[in-house]
Amino acid sequence: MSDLENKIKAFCGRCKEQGLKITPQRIEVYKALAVSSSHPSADEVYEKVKAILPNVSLDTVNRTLNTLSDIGVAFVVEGSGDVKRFDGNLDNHQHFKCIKCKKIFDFQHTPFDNIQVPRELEDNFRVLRTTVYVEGVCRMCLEKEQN
Amino acid sequence: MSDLENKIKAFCGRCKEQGLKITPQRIEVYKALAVSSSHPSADEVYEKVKAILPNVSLDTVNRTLNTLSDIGVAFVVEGSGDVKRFDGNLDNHQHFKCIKCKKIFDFQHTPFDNIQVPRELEDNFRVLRTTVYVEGVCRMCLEKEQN
DNA sequence: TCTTATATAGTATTTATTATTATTTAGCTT
DNA sequence: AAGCTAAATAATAATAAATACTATATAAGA
Repeated sequence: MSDLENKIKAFCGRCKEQGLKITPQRIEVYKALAVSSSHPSADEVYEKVKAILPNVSLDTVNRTLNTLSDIGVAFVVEGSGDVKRFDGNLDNHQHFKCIKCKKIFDFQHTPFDNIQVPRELEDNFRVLRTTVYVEGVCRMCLEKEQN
Repeated sequence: MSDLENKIKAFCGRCKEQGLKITPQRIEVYKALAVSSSHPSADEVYEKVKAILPNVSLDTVNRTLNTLSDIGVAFVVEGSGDVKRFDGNLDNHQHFKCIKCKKIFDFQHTPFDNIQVPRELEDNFRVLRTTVYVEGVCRMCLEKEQN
């Protein structure tokens, strides 16, 4: 069995676990993402899926992609999808982002200040900034969750 | 002299260096960002500036914020402002983003796979994901630049 | 096969960001 | 200090992304 077929089978299992129906749209969205290595946007996935299911809607693709990240078979590339935010603090610091309220919290951790990127990266790219980016749920949202 | 006044003076110097005119709008946008610790969006900065310059336009605020990042007195919070991108690769890996073409490149560097976040972060937040995020210019865009 | 809750298509909104153009102004020049 | 000019701004329009709404269709358990 091919690697992709295995992945699809695992995906279907995950859907059942979560009480989600297995629809052709879901399968195709998942497939499009699984075979891609280019971190596609909803629109790019939409175009691929449309080749197979010509009257799929963009809304379905969007919803499905969000579902995939909710059940942990995909994730949203760090920061993307959020409105552009600016930071005037030029001191060395790192960001924690709450995935619920989208707030960004600063934190300072000396070992992260001078992270060394691998040599091959320096060789092939002009590196301008390196940060450790942490994602999760903030205290306020955790407390809301419990009520 | 207050810390803010010093910062503004430094900012004006930076503008002159770069051949940029010192306008009230620029000063106010810079001030709004410099006193904030909440990583504001263009809209949030716009609201603050409007309190002082009532008929400033959102476009000016946007342009000015971009200018501030161009001259290095501010920066865009990692990833934000980009369309939502999805990743179906669940294996441990990191992202490099080209600030010119916005493409995201994967890279693998074992020391980054199990980055330990500081204890106080674990205590106050539910940490879900930690990545090292590198920003810069990719080879293709570097080559374009030279032509 | 029948039933029902879930998912979808199609459309409409909302919101973010950039582009356009006429007007204004910072700051050099004299 | 007054005038000049390129740069910056305000106001508006256009584009694009993401979500919301509602009627219809369908997956999957009974």
